[in-house]
Amino acid sequence: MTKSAGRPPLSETDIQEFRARVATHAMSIYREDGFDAVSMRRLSKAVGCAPTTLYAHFAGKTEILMLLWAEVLSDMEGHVRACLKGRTEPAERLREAALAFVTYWVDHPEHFRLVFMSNNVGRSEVDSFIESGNIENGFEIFRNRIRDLDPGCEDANVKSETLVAGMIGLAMCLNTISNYPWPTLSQMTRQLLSGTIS
Amino acid sequence: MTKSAGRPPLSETDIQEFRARVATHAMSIYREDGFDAVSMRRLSKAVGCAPTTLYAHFAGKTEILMLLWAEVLSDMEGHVRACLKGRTEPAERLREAALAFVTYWVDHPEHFRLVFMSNNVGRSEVDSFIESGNIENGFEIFRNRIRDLDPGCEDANVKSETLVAGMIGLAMCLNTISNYPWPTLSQMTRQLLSGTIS
DNA sequence: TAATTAAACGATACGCGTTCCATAAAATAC
DNA sequence: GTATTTTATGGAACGCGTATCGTTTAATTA
Repeated sequence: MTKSAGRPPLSETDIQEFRARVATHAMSIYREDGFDAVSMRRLSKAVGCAPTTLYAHFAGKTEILMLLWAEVLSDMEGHVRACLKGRTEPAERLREAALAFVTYWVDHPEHFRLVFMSNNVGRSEVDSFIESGNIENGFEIFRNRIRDLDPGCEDANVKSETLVAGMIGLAMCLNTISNYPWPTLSQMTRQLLSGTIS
Repeated sequence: MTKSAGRPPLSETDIQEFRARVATHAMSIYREDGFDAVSMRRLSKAVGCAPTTLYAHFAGKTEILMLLWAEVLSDMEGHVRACLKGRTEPAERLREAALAFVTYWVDHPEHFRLVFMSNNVGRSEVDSFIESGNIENGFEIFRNRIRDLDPGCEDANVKSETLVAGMIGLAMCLNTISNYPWPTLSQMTRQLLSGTIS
């Protein structure tokens, strides 16, 4: 590891700092003018660099949008947890959590689109996000509710993962096929849970 | 309604014909070079008109992509129906249909993306697609399986719509978060059905 | 044939995501 | 102090979806 000639690479701190600055500006543009407004050109202007420079620090736009996922997901998680406050009956807690989850995405279609419909999500990017633990956490809320309900449950994993995927499907359908005469949100959530809550 | 001077509007036949020609070329480009290759410029070149002319016949690219939905959906339906051949036991038929549905979308991620992740789908476009009956048909396959299983079922609607939405969610998750250690496809499908098949 | 109306077109423009290549900057080596 | 090397940055360009013009072509009636 001898020091070689040439301009030294950015320090880890500098890189972190830059990425953080990009994240901040991306979020503020998103909040201010919505999903479509977050463009590489506008973002670079806000950050104070050339559009191409962003590509030296991120694989592409998707990787930048992923910086916003964490924000949205923690907002959603807060919403779900708030709905659990004061409730103690396990079945009711699971039902309310599920309802809150779906309701959140239906009430915030822009957020849904940001997280679940960002096109061109490359495998590697999602992988890194998985490894960061964010997704694991999302499942855990529901896995824990299921375990509360049935402490000896053997297939809590299958149940929670299927539940979450199913709820995402509900939100997706309600968002994208919004004029179809769907049953009510609570009817569908209840039905989705009927295999878990006996 | 008196006939006025001037060139008459295109006949309904001509319009239909043009739209069909666009659909044909769009599908062939899609088959040949994939989703991203279907661009307005390239498509117009294939059709033999100016790019702007397409906008005289379609609200935008999304409305053109929707022409492809029908093709993909009927392909999917064929796949599901093929899996039902020779099976008579109602519960098994429902389970196999569901498994075939999810399997189709997992095996054809490009098709999934085309149908479920085309961005910027305007309400009106989707509405017209709904009215064309395509979506209704999609649900009916499963509604009928559920009715076969339980002829007196009161909430077959809730069950089938929730099932379809849930399966779409499964496919979506498996497609976009492909490196997460999901349970097997058949485990999740079975779990999703556990509220319907007692 | 002239007038009228609708359809198609070409040109042009905007902002988009992304890529390529040249240039600027910052360090070591001589 | 200059040359060399390595890295960071940015300008120009490509094709994209889409919108806005005026202009041309076609089909009809007066």
